[in-house]
Amino acid sequence: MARRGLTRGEIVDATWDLAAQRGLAAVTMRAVAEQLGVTPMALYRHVGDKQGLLDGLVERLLGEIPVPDPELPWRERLRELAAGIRAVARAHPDLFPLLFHRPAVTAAARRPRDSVYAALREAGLAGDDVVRAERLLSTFILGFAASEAGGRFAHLDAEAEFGYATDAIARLLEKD
Amino acid sequence: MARRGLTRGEIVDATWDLAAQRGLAAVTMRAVAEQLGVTPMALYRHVGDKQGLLDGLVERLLGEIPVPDPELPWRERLRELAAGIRAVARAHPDLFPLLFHRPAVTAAARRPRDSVYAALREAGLAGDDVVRAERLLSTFILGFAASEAGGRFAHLDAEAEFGYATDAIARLLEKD
DNA sequence: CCAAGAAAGTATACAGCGTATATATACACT
DNA sequence: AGTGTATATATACGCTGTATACTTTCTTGG
Repeated sequence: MARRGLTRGEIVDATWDLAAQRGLAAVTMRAVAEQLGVTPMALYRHVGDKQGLLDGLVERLLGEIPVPDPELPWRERLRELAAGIRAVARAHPDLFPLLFHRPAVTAAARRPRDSVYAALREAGLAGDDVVRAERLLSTFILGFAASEAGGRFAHLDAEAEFGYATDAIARLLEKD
Repeated sequence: MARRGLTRGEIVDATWDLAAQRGLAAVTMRAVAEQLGVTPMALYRHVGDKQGLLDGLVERLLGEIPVPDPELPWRERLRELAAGIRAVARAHPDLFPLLFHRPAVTAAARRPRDSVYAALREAGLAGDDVVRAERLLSTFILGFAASEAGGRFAHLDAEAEFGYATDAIARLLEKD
């Protein structure tokens, strides 16, 4: 039984479902293949290897981040973006740290990043400052979300913590 | 051949060396055991399981962070601490993300944290603000170091990036 | 002083992993 | 209709963490 139209997208979909339901540890070539009714080795043609499978997961993860309505005021947009990222991290706590292992320059990473760029320009930043501020923001929010999802904050009130931090950082943007 | 004085510390030492030389992927129960001239199963009595071994690595990682001289001005102390954390991340890029997976309340995590507390109090903060600011700082620096070590920044000039970010955050501390 | 029990390390084994290699099958095209 | 090529399969290998059962050594109470 060959030639059944297996695609990379289909494979990543199955992987995503598996990870969402049984966790990252349950994501094995064999398990993904079984979910698709296919031999493990069939996946290799489409995703290269296991790392390629995980790359697909990272794309999906970035795709899950909701891009806020451009009509909203920039401050509100940044807040929604940050909240969206945290929500993604909490929904997929074991997948989330994968974001640290891939460069932030893939196509999938562009959508949310461009949204931040636009917001920062409206906030009055220009040139390199936009790029740098975005990196500062994204690095902080990634660290925060990873800490929260990974359990580094233990039983802390992450919500209050987050409010404190974002208020502090927001003050920064007003100065420049 | 029983009873040869194997200790948890000795095991974690060997694990640390192995990870430093051949990477986290090379850290297997078998490899660690071999390095100690011991059967793999001998480790289990002392470290519980593989996760216990990794916990030992996290302790060592935190222990590697140099605590700056208390005589220095607070600003300089924070800068040295941050630089130390980045250096640890770069020296052990694959171990570093493990920090996100353990609560920041272990004994090993206390040394650097207390150092930040002291610096922040000298900077004029008090009460809850000290705790919150520390968390903001440590979250950012962890995210930054993990991004740098994990390759999320790709080929960026991390040094310049870091300078920009720390200057911005330092401005925050002056206001409060 | 020595037997008994606890403690530490060993031996063996198992299920599951990623994936290299070789093979069979079904389609597209001349 | 036949042939080449893309696609999925079959099989197998070395590796992983660790459960279980065993042996050896040290400690300790009569």
